[in-house]
Amino acid sequence: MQNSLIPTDQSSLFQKSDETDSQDLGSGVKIYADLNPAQLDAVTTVDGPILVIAGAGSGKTRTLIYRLAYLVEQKISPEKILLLTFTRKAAQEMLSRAGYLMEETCCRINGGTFHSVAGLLLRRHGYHLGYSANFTILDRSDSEGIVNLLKSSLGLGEVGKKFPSKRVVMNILSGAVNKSMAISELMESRYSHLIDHLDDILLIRDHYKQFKFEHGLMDYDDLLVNLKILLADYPEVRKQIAGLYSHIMVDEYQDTNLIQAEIVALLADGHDNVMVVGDDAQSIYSFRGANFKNIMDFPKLFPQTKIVKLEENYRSSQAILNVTNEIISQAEERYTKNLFSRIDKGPKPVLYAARDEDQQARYITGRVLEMKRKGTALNEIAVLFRSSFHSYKLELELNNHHLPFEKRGGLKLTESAHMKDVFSFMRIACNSQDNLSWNRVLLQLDKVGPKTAQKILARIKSSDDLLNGLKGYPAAKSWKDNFIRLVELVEKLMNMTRPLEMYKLIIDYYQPVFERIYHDDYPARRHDLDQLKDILKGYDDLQTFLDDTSLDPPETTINDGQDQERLVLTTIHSAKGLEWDTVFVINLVQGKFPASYARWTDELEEERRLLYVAATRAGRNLYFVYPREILNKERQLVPGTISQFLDHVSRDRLNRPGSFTSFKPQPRSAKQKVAISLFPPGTVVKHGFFGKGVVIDVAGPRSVNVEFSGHGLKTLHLDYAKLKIL
DNA sequence: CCTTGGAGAGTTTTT
DNA sequence: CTCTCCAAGG
Repeated sequence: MQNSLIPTDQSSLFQKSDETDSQDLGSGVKIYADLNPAQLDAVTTVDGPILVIAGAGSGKTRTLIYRLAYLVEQKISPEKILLLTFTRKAAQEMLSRAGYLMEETCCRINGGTFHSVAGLLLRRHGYHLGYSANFTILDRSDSEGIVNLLKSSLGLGEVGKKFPSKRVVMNILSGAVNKSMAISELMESRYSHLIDHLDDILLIRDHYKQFKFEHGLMDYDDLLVNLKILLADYPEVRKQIAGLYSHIMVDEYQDTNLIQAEIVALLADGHDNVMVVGDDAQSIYSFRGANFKNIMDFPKLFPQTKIVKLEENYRSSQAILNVTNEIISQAEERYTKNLFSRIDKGPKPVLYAARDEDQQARYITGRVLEMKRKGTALNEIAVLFRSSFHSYKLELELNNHHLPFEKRGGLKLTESAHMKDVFSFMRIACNSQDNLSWNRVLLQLDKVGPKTAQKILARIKSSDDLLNGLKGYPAAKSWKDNFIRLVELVEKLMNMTRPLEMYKLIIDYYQPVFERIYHDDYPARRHDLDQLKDILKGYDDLQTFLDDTSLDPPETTINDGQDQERLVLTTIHSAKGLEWDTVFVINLVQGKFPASYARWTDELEEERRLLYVAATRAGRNLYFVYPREILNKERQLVPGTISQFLDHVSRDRLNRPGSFTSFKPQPRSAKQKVAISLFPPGTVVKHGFFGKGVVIDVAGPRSVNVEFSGHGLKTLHLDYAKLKIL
């Protein structure tokens, strides 16, 4: 790909490659030919710490892949190489691409996310910390579930008492861990309005820890924290684990947090052969404790660090880079580079002001249809947004035009209640002490509620022989039969190994429960269960399956179209590291992007970097789109303000189609025409929020001014406001 | 003690 | 849409 983009004036490199036939890799690839001098320098530095500052589109992935190949070429055994990436997908992708260079050897390279690698290591060595090998990995909603249980058992959630929601509590607990801060410190700086609850939150924190430990559970943060403790406090274990790897490579280093940086340093203990790659301008995970200063501190951690900068961009046209450079140049703290490109100038990025969100969706759909007609493949196009729900209207519009799309980011398949139900049985089969899952399946029993479940859980915790203990439980007549069926199911599952067979057994039991609990919408949910069955076919081992569902959950959208080309709709976070020929960034309006909750300077700075990441995904065509009118909380149409990050970009760098002149009003249907004549001045109407009011006059073709008693004069858009004529 | 249903509120981004 | 709260009935 990038090969064809390398300008011919790099011919000196080609010559160099001809002279050095020792660089010929197994499959005949000459690495010098494909790399620029900086990339080559990074690739061929085998030993010692090295920091690669890689600007967007500068061939970072390529450099990593070639270095993997180079290391193997230098007779470093592949199983001693560890590749830490940000997502599982990225690791798989890199290893498979490296596979083109060196055939099967790449399969033996160890690769994965920090969390997945930590999970594997802790299954083997966690017993030093008192964990058995079958601990369960909790996802976010599991953690929140435990917090909820604790909240009620500690009497903190009682009616009338105000207490932060489970969500906020977890944000605080997890935030403190990931930012390596004390809870009190974090609360003083970011949650000062909740500071009165500090003691209670500390209490929950202690019980939460205890609960997880007693029941063999680890949340995402525990995976990192426990691995760090293991490496830092158990020298003999550190020696053993660090000895597994002779060379470590870390991708997206700007998105690591302090614990992860410490883990890297501890893993490299004894050899310091670490390469980290990242770009401070693309740090977008500080909400999770990532600190882009990590990248600047790396040379302090490893004093001998060699620094390589990749500044030539092979992805985007110069017209796009002119804009992205300007966006990032406004950043308060900036350590690196102006990217340049030798690709031809290309068309100027477009800034389009849509009338409102509906028209924004129509505009994008129209452009996509047009490009498709001209022969552009749909998978060359992506639509990016700040939050997953921002694409809602666009999804409807695309469906109307039968344009196939794939949505990334947002809700995961495994997060729905019915899926968690099924996982609970499997988790119990793996780890019978998992009381969170027990609680879930017990509550499914008719006539069993929180109190009864708690009593049974106490029995589970205290009995040595779990199954017989349960069988002897004095169950009430009304639910005894179902309870016995549940215990028998668990007993059978515990003696099984094949996930697919377990699934069948579970569904036999769960089906009637499922239809009872979700009686109003179970047909819609059944589809997910069928999908789960297909996913399970790919697994021989239940533990692996459960780990994957927690650490790398499948997206909600289904892959039923197989190889069909589709448009990609994605959050910017999920678009990290990817590229498309054409990129639309939508909803670039104050309050949505930057989001309204970005209040502190550092949060706004991160929003800016997000826009930078989004815009640098584009190769040739870049569209910034925003609605001129948006809905506020009261579902009223109010004027929107263009995103502050774009407002400062020089006008002549953007192409602004005259949104007022080129905007073609939608042909109004007969029904809509009638609607306006339904509200002559003087009409008494009722609004869902404002109550009773009187129409003063017609404000526009689809809007009216209404005077409400108590709320004053409001302009209401008839497409949004639901007005009842009284 | 449990269930049910209705009303009301709060929704970032990811491992 | 999904969680939470509340009240009433079993």
